[in-house]
Amino acid sequence: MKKQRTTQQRKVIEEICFSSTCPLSIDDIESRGKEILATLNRVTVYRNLNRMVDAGELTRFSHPEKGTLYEQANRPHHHHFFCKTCEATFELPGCGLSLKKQTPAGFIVEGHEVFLNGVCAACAS
Amino acid sequence: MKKQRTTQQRKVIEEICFSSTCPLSIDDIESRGKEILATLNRVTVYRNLNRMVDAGELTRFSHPEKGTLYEQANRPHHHHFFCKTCEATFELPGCGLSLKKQTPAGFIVEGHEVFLNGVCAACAS
DNA sequence: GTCGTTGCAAAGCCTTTGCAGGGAA
DNA sequence: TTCCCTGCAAAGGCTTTGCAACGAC
Repeated sequence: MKKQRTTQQRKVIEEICFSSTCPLSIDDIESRGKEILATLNRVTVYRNLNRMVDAGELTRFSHPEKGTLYEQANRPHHHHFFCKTCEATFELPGCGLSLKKQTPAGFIVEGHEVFLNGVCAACAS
Repeated sequence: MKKQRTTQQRKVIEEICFSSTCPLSIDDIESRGKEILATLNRVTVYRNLNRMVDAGELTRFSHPEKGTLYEQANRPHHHHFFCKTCEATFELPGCGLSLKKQTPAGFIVEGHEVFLNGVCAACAS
C-alpha cells in the first residue's frame, strides 16, 4: 500500500461517500463533487473510488437498473429497494431471505444480493 | 409489430435461447451460434436478442458478476446462483424471500431479484 | 420486386490508461 | 525536492446505429 496524500479532490469524494445514507452512482458523486469543487474531473472520481474499493472502504455493486453503485463497506447486512417512480435507491435493513429453502443439495452459498423494486413510501402517498 | 422473416441467423439464435436451461451471455450465444453458422455476426445477435426481449420472448437482466444475461421469459419464478469456481450461472426454482419482513411501511414492492453466489455441487465435490 | 435482415464500419457510452504538469509532504 | 495525484486526451470494452447489399416471401 502506497502512502496517500490528502488532496482537495479526495476529501470531497470521501465526504460525499461517507455521508450518504444510500448507494451512489458515479454520476451522483461527480455532480455533487462538482458543486463543491468545480474543477473535479470524472477520471479522478473513478480513480479515487477504485482506490477506496481496493482499500475496503467502499463496496461496489451492479444494480440491475441503475448500473454500478458505491456504498460504504462497513454497513450492517442489508439489501436495496429501487423506486421506479423517483428512481432513488434505498437501503433496507435486515434480510428476508431463507437461504436453506432456496439452496439445492450440494451447493455452498457464500453470499447473496437481493434487489427489490416498486414504489417508495414518498411516491406512493 | 412488423412482419418478421425467418432467417438462418434468427433460427440459430432462437434455438440456442429456447433450449438453454440457464441464462446465457452474449458471448455464450455468439460462440454457440458460430459453431452452427460460422458467418453469424455479433451485431445480428444483439439485434435479434433485443427484438426477442421487446417481443416478450426473452428477459434481459444484469448479473452483478457476469454482466448482461438473457433467459426465456416464460419460466416460473426463480432466482440465480453463480458459481465462483466454474463461473456458471444456475437457475434455482422457487423463492426463499419473505417480502413482508423486508419491506418498510409505505413501500410497495412490485418485483425482486435474488442472486446467490458460492460453489456449485459439481465444483464442491 | 419489396422490404425486412444481415454484415461491416463507425459511433456512443462507460471505464481505464498514458503522460506531463501540479501540488502535498 | 520528491513523487503521488490530477486533468486531459486517448484507448478499450460493450452496445447501438447508418448504410449498402442480400435474401425471404
